[in-house]
Amino acid sequence: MATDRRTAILEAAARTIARRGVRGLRTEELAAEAGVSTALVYYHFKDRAGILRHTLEFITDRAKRHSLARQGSDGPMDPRELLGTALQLEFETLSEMHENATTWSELRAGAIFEPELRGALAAASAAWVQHVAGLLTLARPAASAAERDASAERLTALREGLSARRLSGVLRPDHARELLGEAIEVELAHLAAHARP
Amino acid sequence: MATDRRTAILEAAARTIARRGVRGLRTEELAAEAGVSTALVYYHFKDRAGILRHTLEFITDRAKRHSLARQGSDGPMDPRELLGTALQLEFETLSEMHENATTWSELRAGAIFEPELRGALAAASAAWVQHVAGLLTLARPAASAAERDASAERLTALREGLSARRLSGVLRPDHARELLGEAIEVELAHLAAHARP
DNA sequence: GTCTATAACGGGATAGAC
DNA sequence: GTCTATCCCGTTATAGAC
Repeated sequence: MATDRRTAILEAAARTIARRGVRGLRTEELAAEAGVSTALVYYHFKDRAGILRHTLEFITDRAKRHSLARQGSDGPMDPRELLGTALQLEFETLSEMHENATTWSELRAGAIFEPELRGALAAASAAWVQHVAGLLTLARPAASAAERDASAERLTALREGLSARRLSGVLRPDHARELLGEAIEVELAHLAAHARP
Repeated sequence: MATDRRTAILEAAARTIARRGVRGLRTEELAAEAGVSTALVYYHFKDRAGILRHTLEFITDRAKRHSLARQGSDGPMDPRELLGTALQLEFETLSEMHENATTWSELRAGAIFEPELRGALAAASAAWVQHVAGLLTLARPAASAAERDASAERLTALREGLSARRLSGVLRPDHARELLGEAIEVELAHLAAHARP
């Protein structure tokens, strides 16, 4: 995979951002990681902001592929299990997903002051909320769509909050995972209690 | 207030970080905002990391003061209301709290790659969790302490996740507020359902 | 404690050859 | 498309006077 240089640069960008952060991303280091010259990076991505924007798209796609692959591989799963794996994928030791989480968190923080990142960020967020809302529909078909959407927003936002704490060393991974698992149960109970007659 | 230069620099740092982010913080701009020379900034805080570390402590103290002042001013309040105000303070238009939220979010993101910030960050996080757990004790005295602690961790982490989304323009403030309000209700219901006999 | 002036450097970005 | 070489600007941090 990644025979073409352009993809190699994007993969290297995700790795480098995960290791050094957006602020710590040096074009030279990125180029070295990808095994190309700095000039080629600028040839493909115009400038620093372009690198960041395309990396955000790249990791979003990659995370989606992982999530779908997981869903398909182990045969049909219980909706509750699907929710757990979808939301907790990034807490796994699998390095690519850890990379994704770090890069994601960094780019989100970066978007506060770099408005050109916001479009991609909003789209990616909406996709995740929708995905989780879909799984909630499988688990709680009797609940109202509005309630499920709200639950999906809370669960995905909570995941991001827990992820930030874990990445900054405030929370241990297993505890983050546990809290998120409980949150899924709490939200499922909430939706069951408010199901339409 | 802030007759001494040192405090003036810290206030200016919070304002400047809120406007430009940690990444966008320039010593020169910070000094201008505080009305002092760049050399004085370095005299008081040694280096860039020192500025960040002391600013983190400064805004943590300031947020705590605001929260306590709010609790005391309007007479005794319902625990549920106290929870709402404690967690939602930062979503208010009050500029100082908006400053706090932005700076907080920025420093949290920065701590991932600047380990010297982690100590202050962990302490501040723990203080918030404890504060919310205390309010939950007032509201749900029959629940187990462990369950209340877990709820407090989820609520504070959710607040941080929602705050990050809001700051990056993905979520409107009133919607963030609404989701957090519902989360408080959901957690209170959960604690009521699992109360000790 | 506080200033002015400046050293020192990192790193983004490009020119031009192949 | 890809490289080598380099320009040049912004930023951190300090020296030294008051």
